[in-house]
Amino acid sequence: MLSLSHNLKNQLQEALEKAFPEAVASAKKSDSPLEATLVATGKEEFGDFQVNSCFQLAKTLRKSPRDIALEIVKYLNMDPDFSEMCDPPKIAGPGFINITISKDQLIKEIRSRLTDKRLGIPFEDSSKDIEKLKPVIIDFSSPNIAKEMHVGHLRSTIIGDSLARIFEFRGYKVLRLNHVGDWGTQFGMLISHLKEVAPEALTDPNAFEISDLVKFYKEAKKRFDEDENFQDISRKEVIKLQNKDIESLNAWNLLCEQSRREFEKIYERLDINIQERGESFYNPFLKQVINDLEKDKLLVTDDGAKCIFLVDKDQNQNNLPPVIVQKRDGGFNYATTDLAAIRYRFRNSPEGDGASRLIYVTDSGQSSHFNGVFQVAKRAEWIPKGCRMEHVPFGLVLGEDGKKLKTRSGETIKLSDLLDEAIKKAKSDIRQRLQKEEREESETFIEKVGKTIGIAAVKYADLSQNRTTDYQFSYKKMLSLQGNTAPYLLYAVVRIAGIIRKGDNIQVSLREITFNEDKEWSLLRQILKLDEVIIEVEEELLPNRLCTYLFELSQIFNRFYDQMPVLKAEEPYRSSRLVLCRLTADTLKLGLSLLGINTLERM
RNA sequence: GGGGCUGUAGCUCAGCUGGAUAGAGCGACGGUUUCCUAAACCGUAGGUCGUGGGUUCGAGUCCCGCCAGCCCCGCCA
Repeated sequence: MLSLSHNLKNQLQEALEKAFPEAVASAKKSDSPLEATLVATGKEEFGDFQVNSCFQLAKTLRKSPRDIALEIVKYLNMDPDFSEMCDPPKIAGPGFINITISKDQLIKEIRSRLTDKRLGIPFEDSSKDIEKLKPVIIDFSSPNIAKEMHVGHLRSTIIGDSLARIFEFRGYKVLRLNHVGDWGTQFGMLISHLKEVAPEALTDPNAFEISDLVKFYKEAKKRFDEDENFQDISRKEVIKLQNKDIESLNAWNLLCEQSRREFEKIYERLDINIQERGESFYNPFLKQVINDLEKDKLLVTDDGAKCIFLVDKDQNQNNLPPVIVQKRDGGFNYATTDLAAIRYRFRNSPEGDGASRLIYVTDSGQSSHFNGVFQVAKRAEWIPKGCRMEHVPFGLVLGEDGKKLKTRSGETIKLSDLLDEAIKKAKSDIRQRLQKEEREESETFIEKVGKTIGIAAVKYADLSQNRTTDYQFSYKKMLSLQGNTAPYLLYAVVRIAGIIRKGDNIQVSLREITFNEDKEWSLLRQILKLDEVIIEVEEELLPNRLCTYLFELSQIFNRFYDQMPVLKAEEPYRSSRLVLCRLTADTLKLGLSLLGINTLERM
């Protein structure tokens, strides 16, 4: 109902200006113009929209909110466009104006949805605005080379992918970047260690599995922490790498290649498309970062390290920590890489991506890091006008005990194991149900449905939570058939698919659409809200809002389904209800696809 | 010590940027099936929104203090 509410807003503003011309005119001259705001109602009994502004206006206009409401309503009623769209507005409570879209208008809206594959979601038209042609960069997932993907990468991967899908659907050019950890001291450690204990790993890509590499990594880390001599060797190895020593570089490439293959497996299972561009990509630009910061007089050398001291909002420097961009030993660190990345991403091609918006999907523990880096980038004036960068933080994945999710033995949980487990549990749920219902299904069916539900459950559980808080991971809850879960939503889709299967030769008639039940109108209204929700998610970067919407849609549909026969209804109700079913299914499928979730016809 | 995030029903969480009587789901209790997948639906019970102030017509939402939990804080990413 985006365009509708847009029209309404204009009509409302006009009514306000006609009702109180002097007040509006004088307010316009000052900095605070009088505006009436239109909000969706909290409850259906209040109609579709409510105007809350009469209270605020009461003070400046020196009238009671109800009197102001009366005046505005008077002019709204005189507007023929308004009267065509809406029922006569009602004044309620101490001074709310409740607006209800007329039934004719609602049917008009729903009719236009039937022929619109985008279900009312506007397409951001790139040709109109040159800024919009610039890509949005979403930096997400970002595992480390020579390590397996684990729970820690789950949220970033799922949330980042969903945001990317939403931006893509809206028509933006999106760059999905996998900022993998493929550089730094860790490689010095690992390569030095491998040279000693398993040199074949550095020449033969098939010598070891990724899990072996992880083992070697842990050993290397331990040695590094305990043995000063080994620290020296490792640092020298890093320098060799940086100086492009052939042998070291080959070893490094091999490690990356091996990890890449493992990552790909996970991305394929999760149906995630992402372009690798690791930290090492920015190596050639690091020196320039330092030079330019130096030129801008932002750099301070402190205890041998080159850094920028942060300032608070009043430009004060009270004890705020520095962002270190060059270590005492001359090496660069992650802040340097991130700064180089920011600059590269905003710069126009061919030396950059020419992006308009940078979105970083990482855990909230990195908030202060990004604050610091963003501040430096701003002070260095590396952010073009009209462009923005945002950290999209998310909380930890907790176990059911409320502590950081770990295996029983205290190890980090591998992402592949986590997905296996979800699928395994989904399949066993299906088997139990089939037995209970005495249904026969093929192994292929169980396999496919189990996989779809398992992956959907993991993704949906994560996305349906407001990402800023920690989230409690529970197979039982995410696979549950009741509540705000993937199976519940998938089931709604399946129910509709069932109707459409059985009602062969369904022809959705565009001629007559008629409703006369509350359950029909509620469903119709909910269907029409999709566009607003998508725009909101795009703005707030909160996919859980979309989940809430889809869950509510499923609930409303199930209530409708429970009481409104579709196939057995008389015409024109049969076709009209079929329209609702079809659009509900389309909406659920589109919404879920934007979350990266596949649907089923039967389950 | 400094900074950030969080605190809402027994549990897990929403709460659309300050609006009407604070909402879901789970769990508990009770009900619904000759009918499109009951994997559903309906009803009941359950709240001092951590706490104390403030701002205003109006605060879970904004500001200040305090309490509790988690995370970050100079050469790891």
